Amino acid sequence: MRRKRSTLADVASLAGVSAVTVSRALRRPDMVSAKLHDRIQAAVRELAYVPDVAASRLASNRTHTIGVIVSSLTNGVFADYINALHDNLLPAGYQVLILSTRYSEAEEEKAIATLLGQHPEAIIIVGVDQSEHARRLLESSGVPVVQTFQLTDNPIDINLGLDQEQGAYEATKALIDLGHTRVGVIASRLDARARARLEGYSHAMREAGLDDTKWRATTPEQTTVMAGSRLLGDLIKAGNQPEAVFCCDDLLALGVLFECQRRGIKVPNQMSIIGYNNLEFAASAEPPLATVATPRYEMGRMAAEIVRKIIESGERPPNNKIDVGYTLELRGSVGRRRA
Amino acid sequence: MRRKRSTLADVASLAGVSAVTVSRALRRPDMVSAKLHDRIQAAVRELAYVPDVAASRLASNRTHTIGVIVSSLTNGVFADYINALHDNLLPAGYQVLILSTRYSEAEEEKAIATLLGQHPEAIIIVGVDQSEHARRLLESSGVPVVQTFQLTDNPIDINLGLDQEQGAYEATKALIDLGHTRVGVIASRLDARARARLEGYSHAMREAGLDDTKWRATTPEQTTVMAGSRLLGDLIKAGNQPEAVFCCDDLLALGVLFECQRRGIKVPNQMSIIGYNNLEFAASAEPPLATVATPRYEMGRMAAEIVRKIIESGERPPNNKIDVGYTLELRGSVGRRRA
DNA sequence: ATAGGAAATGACAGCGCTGTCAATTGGCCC
DNA sequence: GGGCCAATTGACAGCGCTGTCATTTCCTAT
Repeated sequence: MRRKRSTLADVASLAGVSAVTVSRALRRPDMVSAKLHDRIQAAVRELAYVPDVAASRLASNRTHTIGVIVSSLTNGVFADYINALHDNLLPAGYQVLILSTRYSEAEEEKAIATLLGQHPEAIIIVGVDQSEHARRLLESSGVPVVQTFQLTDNPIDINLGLDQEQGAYEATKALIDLGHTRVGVIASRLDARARARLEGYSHAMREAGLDDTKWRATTPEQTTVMAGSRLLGDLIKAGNQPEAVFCCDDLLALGVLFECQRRGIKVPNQMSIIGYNNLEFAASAEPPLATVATPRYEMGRMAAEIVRKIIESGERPPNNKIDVGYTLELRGSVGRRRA
Repeated sequence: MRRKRSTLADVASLAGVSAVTVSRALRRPDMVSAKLHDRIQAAVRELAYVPDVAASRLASNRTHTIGVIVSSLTNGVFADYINALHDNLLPAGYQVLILSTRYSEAEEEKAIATLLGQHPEAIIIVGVDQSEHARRLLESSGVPVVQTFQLTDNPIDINLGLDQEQGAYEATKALIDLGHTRVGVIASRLDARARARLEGYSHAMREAGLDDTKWRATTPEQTTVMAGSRLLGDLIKAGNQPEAVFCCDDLLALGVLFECQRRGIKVPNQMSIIGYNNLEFAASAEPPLATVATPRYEMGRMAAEIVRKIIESGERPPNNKIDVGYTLELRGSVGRRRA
């Protein structure tokens, strides 16, 4: 059981061939006779041989690894995105190495350094606000980098995202256009995306001549349903009960919905709610939660396609800043203002 | 920008020392004079040097990597667990390499092979029902393996989990004890854990002399809120409207809650709902969702501790089968039968 | 039957780093 | 001021694999 792992040489001697031949049989079966191939496969199975990627990487200078850095593995927002990356990279023979920054700049720098030590052939990273040091690491790595989820005029390499602020602006404006003036905002975590959305809210409010500071409840804590409930409570306790709320995430919106039910506030008659991201549950809620749908799966698919093209043919997208857009989904949780 | 990555030797020549010294300065700063250390650090920063783990692994035969295999990265069930692993392994200097099987046996075998190629120092894997081939790979790797989430009498190495069937049994029995006889069950995905829970339901029903097949709605599709809503619809459409439902996951329970609201079925007066896992939103729902709370963070923490002990001191837990238990949380979504 | 060439296989070096042991330096005591 | 030991630094080999080129084998066409 605790026997030493077998190596190429072990397989080779069991199959009665040279190590190079085994290596070829495994990587390019067409270069080896069928008979030998079978014999080698048998030896591989018998020894439960698994190639050592470290040695392979060192000899070939290829890792077949794509590094992915996300802000959180807990947050459902990144689930579709990661799935898309898996769906489009694994079948093409790439390994996907996922690291989480847990919304910390320090952890992000560490994650990038860790990743670079693995010699990924490309890096796909959430966000555009990396620290100076992180940027330098990425730039000097010489590896293609795709920054996602947000847009920036100053990408490290390639940028694929959406205008988070604009999405929030439109959501808030939709509430205002429905006649609401006491429009609140709820945000948590306060990472770059959340801050951009707060900006969008403020923009829409000020544009309509409304106070953008009066109905605001935020917390640096992580985004949870409970936080949504509590933040609505905070707003109401402060004597500023809104008639509509823009939530910077669907989880918060769900928390707000439950809190309204608890307090007997009718949605949407007495309270309109709109969230962000179009997480799976939003459409299934009762009433269905309005939201700003972000094309996360599509963004992951495109990122995968871009890095594959660059790696496999050196072909770069014509434009290094790609806007994947968003869709405002107005559902049952929002309604026109009642007298 | 596309310049070649720098190596130890580059750093060494810039700092005017030998490569070995640089290696030591980075790994064991105490073995190098302070002055040199500073000079080397400066060179490292200047060149944006990042050590090559492949070369390091080859030379030292250590990877500082713990392999983690989960069934899904989308499912919130694994989020706390992964967080616990991160919290307890990253600070100790380990890298955590997470792979997802996406509930597929074939992908699980591939993930295990991929992982072994990385020479992890231990493997933590969800579930106890690996295929024969997968078991062989794991056993012959000679690496400590911790199987989690479920219990088995025949572990590969170490087993840390809970009796999924028993949890479901107790949940169902709680509903029966509240006077309900038309007790339904809703399950999705139908992976090993879901099947164990269905078993637990059947056990409780049969024990009470009730039909365990009449109020059953399942789907092989993935676990979503929408699936919960639809499955409740299926039950009712079949003319078997239950008065209580045990859901094999909280997401399904949430879907059932929303569907009840949509259909005007009062919870808990006309319908008791109990879920599984105690996901974050369960306690915040209105009414709060009863559930079988599984100690996922604690399970991750313990798994991390076990592998660290084995790696660092060779010390194995006294028992290779550890039951972490569960807690039945009866909340507002369940109530006694009304006339 | 044999030359000629394609297909299949092998030999060898080296990827970047670290374990091991050897060499050098510096500090301290008498 | 010389000798001794500890602290610091260096030289060298080799981890397991693959790129490259050399060699052998096997056909095919004459």
